[in-house]
Amino acid sequence: MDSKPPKLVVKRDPEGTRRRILEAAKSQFAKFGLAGARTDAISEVAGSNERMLYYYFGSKELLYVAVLESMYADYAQKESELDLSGLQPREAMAALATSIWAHLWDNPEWIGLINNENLHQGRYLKSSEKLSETISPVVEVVRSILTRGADAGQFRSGIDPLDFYVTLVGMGYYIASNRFTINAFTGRDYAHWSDRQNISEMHLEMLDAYLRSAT
Amino acid sequence: MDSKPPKLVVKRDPEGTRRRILEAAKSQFAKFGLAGARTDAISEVAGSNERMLYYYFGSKELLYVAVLESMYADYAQKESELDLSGLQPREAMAALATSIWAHLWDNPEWIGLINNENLHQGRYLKSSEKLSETISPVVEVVRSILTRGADAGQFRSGIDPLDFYVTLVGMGYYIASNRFTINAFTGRDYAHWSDRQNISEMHLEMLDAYLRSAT
Amino acid sequence: MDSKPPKLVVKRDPEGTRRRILEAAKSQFAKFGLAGARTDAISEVAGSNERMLYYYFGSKELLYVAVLESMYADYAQKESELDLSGLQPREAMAALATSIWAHLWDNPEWIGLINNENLHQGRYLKSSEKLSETISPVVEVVRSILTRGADAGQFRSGIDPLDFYVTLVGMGYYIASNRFTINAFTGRDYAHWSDRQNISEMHLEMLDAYLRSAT
Amino acid sequence: MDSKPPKLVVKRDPEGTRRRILEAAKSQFAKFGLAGARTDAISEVAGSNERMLYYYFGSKELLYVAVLESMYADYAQKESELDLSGLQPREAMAALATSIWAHLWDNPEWIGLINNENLHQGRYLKSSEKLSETISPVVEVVRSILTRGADAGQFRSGIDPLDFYVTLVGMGYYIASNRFTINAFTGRDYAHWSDRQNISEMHLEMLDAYLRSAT
DNA sequence: TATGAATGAGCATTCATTCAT
DNA sequence: GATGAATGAATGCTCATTCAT
Repeated sequence: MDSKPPKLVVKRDPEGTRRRILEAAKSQFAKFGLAGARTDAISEVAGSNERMLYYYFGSKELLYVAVLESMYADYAQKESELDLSGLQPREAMAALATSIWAHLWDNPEWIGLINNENLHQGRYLKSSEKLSETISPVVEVVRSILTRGADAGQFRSGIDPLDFYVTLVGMGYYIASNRFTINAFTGRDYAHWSDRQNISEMHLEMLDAYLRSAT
Repeated sequence: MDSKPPKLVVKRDPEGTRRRILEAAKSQFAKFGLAGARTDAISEVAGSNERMLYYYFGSKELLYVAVLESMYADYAQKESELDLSGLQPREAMAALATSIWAHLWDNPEWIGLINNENLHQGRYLKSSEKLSETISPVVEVVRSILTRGADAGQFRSGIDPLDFYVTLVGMGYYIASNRFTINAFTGRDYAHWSDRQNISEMHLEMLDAYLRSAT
Repeated sequence: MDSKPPKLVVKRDPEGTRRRILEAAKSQFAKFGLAGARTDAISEVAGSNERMLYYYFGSKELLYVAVLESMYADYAQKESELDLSGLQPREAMAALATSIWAHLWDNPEWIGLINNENLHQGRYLKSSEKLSETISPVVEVVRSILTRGADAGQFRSGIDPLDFYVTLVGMGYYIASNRFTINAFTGRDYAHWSDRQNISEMHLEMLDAYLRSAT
Repeated sequence: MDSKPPKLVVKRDPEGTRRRILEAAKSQFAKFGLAGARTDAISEVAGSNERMLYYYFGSKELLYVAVLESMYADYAQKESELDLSGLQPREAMAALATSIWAHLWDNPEWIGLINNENLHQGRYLKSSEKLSETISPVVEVVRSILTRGADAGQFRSGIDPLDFYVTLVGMGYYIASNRFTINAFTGRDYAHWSDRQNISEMHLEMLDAYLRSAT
């Protein structure tokens, strides 16, 4: 017999409380921005109270920075899980692009947070010691694919890996981030699967055409 | 006898006041977002007072919509001034792209406002009767160039003009909009002229390689 | 016929509103101190709302400084109204002391504010440009009486006017300021008229005995 | 076998913790008043945590009362240590005054607490059973000196010992308690040793002149 | 048209205090 | 006896907005 049955409602769950506040904040900041997000709304969504927000994070701004840090930690892990070693250069690049673009559509909060941070000119990103020292390892992956392709005579040589990576990301980012204004002004909605498929195919062909073009 | 001497300073400039409030609002909304911008700051920058903001625009949100409308009116005029008729298809497309990208860097407030509007999922854009009916005529310009190029055997055929236009815009938009986060995570700052030149050249070559590639 | 009868409730009264807030603040700060006084209580007592407190004074602390300034302005005026020119030195000094002591009992808020300011080590007094330059003219009055008395052979000479003034004020201040703790520990309540009369008489005799004593 | 190794650091010091909280509270209440002092600051200064404050004292207000009680217990002990039996009446009174005034300057927290309690009109002092029954024995000391002096023909007779004691204390209290406001308004700083010496000498002469004056 | 005065609702943050271990 | 976690009720202050002139 259990004299002490597990409580249905866990009242003490420090790590859980912290995490729930962080998740709620991620969602609210992504939706409303730093100024627009409300601390009471964050606490309520987290199922906690406002006081705990300050207990764990100190202030709204520090919570915002913690959200940015957590977001990038997630992204870094995702990147590290990607294995392109078994693929030929052309397929590898296509797989990388597809994976990144999928991540953007699967994590809509990501774009809200990034746009917000650009609105603030990256000042909170810079204020984080954790983040300001992060350098994305994925650029090295791109460099490696470009080198393999060039050595095999499939790609043109002399391509700057960072420029190429930024271009590749931007193709997917722009249509995800700006889908509402694009829709308002052109009538096209890239949230629709088929429209997104079409333009993504164009993007892949465009990247490939560039890689294979003569200098 | 002067029982009522004339006031020394009587400033009445209705159209000027309205315009100054609109300009100030554009700048503040771009910098701080809809929630973050303050009506008193807007009035002060405009050299007016809060009451006039309400007199002319009714509310903060309506002022925000007026800013969006004004922004697009400017853009539409800019587009209409562009004359590509004398150029060959390849040069025409390059000139169009270059012109659009330049506009983005010359009007940083533009990007702040667009990003903010995407944060709000385009709801204010939709609420404007003026804007929701606007269809950008530039897509027709793109279609025309594509047709001319295909007819001349220089471009592949079957390209969707809207997808191509969106891709072209996105290349410039992404590096302008996200320059702060890109800088934070990669160390590269596309606000620097030479870095921007390099990637823009890559973009032009990429668009061109795609246009000229076989289906 | 009056087509426009005066309104019973005056809604617009800038100077009145400001003054009522200041009066309410004086009372609340005297009773509860700077930390203990509540902005909402002040506004309510003033018959205004919290927003106006900030409109007119900027912050709770600045309001506190304004209260100190106003308090001393009142005191300075009171001092300037005192005319001792027609009295003999001994009577003049007695009249001055009596007048000051009466002021302390007639303005209980005065003592609360002064004690509070001493609790804060005078930092708000120093922060006021108006106050930090005030030098009480009453010391000159004391000096003049002392000189007259010494010249007439009635007073000892060489008395420092400021020390004497401080001593004189302190006699009345201490029993007014500390009447509660004195009462708690000795059972005597100097708020009672007769008890206050007795000790005040002792104080007058003491000052006089000193003035007339040999060096 | 050690299944439960002893904790390396086990700090259990009940009496020490209580005392450190009391000391920290004395300092904080003296500096900031009852409302201005913060429980977390008190705990931190005490090197303990907020919970223990409630464990030992029940509430912030009860802690405040405990501080008052402790303060007076210290004072009472100090008084009881004073031995004036070997001195002549005039010297005895001077020694008593000097001793009391020195205590005020040596214990600045004392004045902060007393002023604060007067701000609250002595309500917490009254709420303490320990304190409300205390009657300072020092008044009996004064009475005894006065009687001795009168019997010896050195002092005038009929002096109320309590009034005299209060006057004597007040002389030192006022310049210590109000040194900041006095400094702000007159420029004199009685924290300076020489200035304090001068006025204290005046005070001693004044008391003596009164004692020796004719009725 | 223009402006100082006024307001209520809401904001981030802090407080003393209590709970669970 | 001691401590980290949790909370509700403020608290000072700001916001967009409106009133009266």
